[in-house]
Amino acid sequence: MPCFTQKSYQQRQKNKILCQPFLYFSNFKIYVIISLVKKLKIEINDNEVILYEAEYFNLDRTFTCGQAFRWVKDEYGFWQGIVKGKYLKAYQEGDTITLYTSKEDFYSVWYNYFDLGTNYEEICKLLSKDPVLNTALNFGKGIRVLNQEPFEALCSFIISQNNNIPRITGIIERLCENFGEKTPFGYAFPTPERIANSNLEELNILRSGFRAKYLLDAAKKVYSGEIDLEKIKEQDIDTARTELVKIYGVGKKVADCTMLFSMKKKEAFPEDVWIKRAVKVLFGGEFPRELDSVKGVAQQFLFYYARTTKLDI
DNA sequence: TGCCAGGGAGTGT
DNA sequence: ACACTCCATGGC
Repeated sequence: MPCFTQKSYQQRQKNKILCQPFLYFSNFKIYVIISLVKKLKIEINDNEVILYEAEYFNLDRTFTCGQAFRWVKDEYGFWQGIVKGKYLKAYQEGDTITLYTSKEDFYSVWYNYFDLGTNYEEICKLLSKDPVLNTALNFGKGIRVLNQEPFEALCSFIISQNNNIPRITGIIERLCENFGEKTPFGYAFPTPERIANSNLEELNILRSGFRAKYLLDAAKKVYSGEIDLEKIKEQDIDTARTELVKIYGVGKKVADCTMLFSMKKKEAFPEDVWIKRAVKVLFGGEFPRELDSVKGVAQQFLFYYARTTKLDI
């Protein structure tokens, strides 16, 4: 049985705050609409943050739907991972998620990482107007599109090309163990500098095949500043894509994955074999245009649905 | 054994 | 624009 820190009910109530992520929109209409939907309740304690009524946040699906490769679940059901050198342990029971983290790290790292400022109920309600998407949304309910570190996402999806998920995970694990900084809880993802200062021979240990030269070029271009991921993050999607594909081995698919999973670009729509199949089989070849602004979110639900069911229902 | 896996580069039409 | 091959490696 997982052992939670015991806190009194009164203390929990005292610390409880309501999260109002859309309050900064001055537009009255938007605020009213958002106010009608259920808000995520966030409780801040000394060494843990608890999310209540997290109906649109499922840890298992979010971590296993194919967007991130480094989270592991231990035998007690605790998810563990390292982002920006910060370690997190997380546990979910029903609609309640406990993040074992300080308040400072929660707001500086995890709030953005888990995309808690975005209202998924709104997005999902919009997407579910399409009957096909509605099926995929129910199937993968609770998936959130993470905001990972851009360099990690870039490398992860370079490694992903023409590859399968178990092997992608293995290569990334070896990348971290051999080139990442050791922390008391595991290895951090390597810096661009560390990889840029390696060579193809040293990268052999990854057993990443033809992708090693792509990784090396990505690291060198990021380390030298020729590719500025933070700047690209602020650019519009077409400008950003044009920059990213300058990296050897990065095409539209990898560029769009990088933008969707680490740059908050929810209009990015990575088309892999599964999505191509899904769009062909389920939509007759074209994805609904009116959903363009959040089609990246739809993409992740579709990917999870298609890959899990093999589309043979 | 042969085929496939969250693609992309290189070449040719 | 589109078709085709090759690229490393491992699981089935």
